[in-house]
Amino acid sequence: MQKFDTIAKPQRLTDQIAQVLAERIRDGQFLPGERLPTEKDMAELFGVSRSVVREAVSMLKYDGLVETRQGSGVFVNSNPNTRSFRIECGLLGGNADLRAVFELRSIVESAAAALAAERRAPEDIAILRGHLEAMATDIAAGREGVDADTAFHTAIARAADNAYLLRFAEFLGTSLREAIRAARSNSARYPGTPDQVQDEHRAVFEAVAAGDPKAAGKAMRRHIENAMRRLGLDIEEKLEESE
Amino acid sequence: MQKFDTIAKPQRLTDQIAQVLAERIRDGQFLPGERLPTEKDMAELFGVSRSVVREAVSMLKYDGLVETRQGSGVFVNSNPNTRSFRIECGLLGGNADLRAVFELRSIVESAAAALAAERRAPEDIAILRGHLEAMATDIAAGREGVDADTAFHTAIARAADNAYLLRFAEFLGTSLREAIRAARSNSARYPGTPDQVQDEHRAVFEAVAAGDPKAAGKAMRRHIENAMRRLGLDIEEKLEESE
DNA sequence: TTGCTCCGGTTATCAGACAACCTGCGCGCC
DNA sequence: GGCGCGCAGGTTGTCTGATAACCGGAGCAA
Repeated sequence: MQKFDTIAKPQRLTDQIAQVLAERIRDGQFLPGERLPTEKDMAELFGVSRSVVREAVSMLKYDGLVETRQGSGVFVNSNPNTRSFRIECGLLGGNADLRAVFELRSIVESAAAALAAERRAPEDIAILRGHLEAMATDIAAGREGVDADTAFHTAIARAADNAYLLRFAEFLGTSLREAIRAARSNSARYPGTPDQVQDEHRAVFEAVAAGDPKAAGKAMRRHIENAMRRLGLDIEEKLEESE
Repeated sequence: MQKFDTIAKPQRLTDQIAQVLAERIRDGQFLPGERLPTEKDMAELFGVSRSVVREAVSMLKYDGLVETRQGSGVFVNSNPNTRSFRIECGLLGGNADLRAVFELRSIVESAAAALAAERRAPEDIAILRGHLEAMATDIAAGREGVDADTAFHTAIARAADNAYLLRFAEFLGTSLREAIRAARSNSARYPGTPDQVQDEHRAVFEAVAAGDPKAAGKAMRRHIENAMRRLGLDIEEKLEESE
């Protein structure tokens, strides 16, 4: 519904420097265990004050990418995946990346649907039915219903009764949504048939309501694979390896 | 093999404040969209300088927990799961939490094993065999072989040929390892039978080598469920709800 | 109503200082 | 030579104060 895309705001110095450092570390310009230049040096190199460098380093430290030792320096952490799992939504450039994340989402959400079929409480079924109806209303009114779609997926994950599974499914969902929005900023919003989405949701719902884990998992997997197809991500573009 | 546990170093002021703020936000003491006190006020409240508060806020900002608007203030982000997924390994207190994370790991790694059975390259099989043998050597020498164990799981995820799936599996693995080490700092290191672990690994390997996705997924699921059992996490402690 | 300016408050950035800490070097002692 | 000790320089951690950029609302005029 929004006519204007959110305008890109000028990034703060801190964020820019954090991004540059993170890139250089992931690119291997700074090897694990290696020491970065001193804060003073980096401040001079980047042409900013030490405060800015320190804040940038703080971010990377919180992320587990680097480690600071007072009196000694800033060191690249040896295993860069310890404290947080992150998907650089800006760097989700190629369709290959998007496809990989979609695959992960398919794994997680189909498992969530299967667990939901086993564990759903009575009120979960009512909630799911409510989201289905909300989506139907949206479609009938000509709206896109992406909020209702999101709510349905969240409710499924919630019914699986695993807080971490829920949080991760939501994380993947929002990451993908943003990446897609960034990639094709205006074009191709759910090209095709919202009715089909609704049908797929209903299949998931009925399997969950019936308490059939296998069917629920399969229905969710099919739904997400179809979503990929609708976004044109099903084509194997092995050609682009020449890049 | 190490005789001494790593001693807890006195946390930096920045980290303490970031932790306190994150807790209060997750606990709902600061609601989404709400504005935190000004940096100056927080500095006075915590009895530290503004630099420290700013660095703490930077961390939370990088994590997507808050958002800063120049001239306006620091605001709690409405959906706190956007930029990164993290597991507070310190807060993995109850066994219920550990069980939930293990369940997520079981989902992800069994899917990884299934995909590995489909996609493994010839060299993957050789690599996996190498890790199996390394683990056998470790066991024969009386060592624990947790490194070999980790390497085997990583190699499986790598054979699945999905970079994000690999990174997430590794993330869960290290998080769980650390949480378990923190919980039972010395006791109960793999109580029981390393031979059984080896057998389970071999079952996974053979299914992957044979190209049987279903069997591979099942073997991995069984392996991780057994790992939970070995750690005493299989018991349903529904009693502790009275807390 | 609309647009404009002004002003207090807040974050962003800068500069400089001191404290806490680490590392390596040299010196004395055995 | 080998070993322990202390010192000096360098680095991160924290504090202080100042200035720039920016936001929000009050007040005012057309």
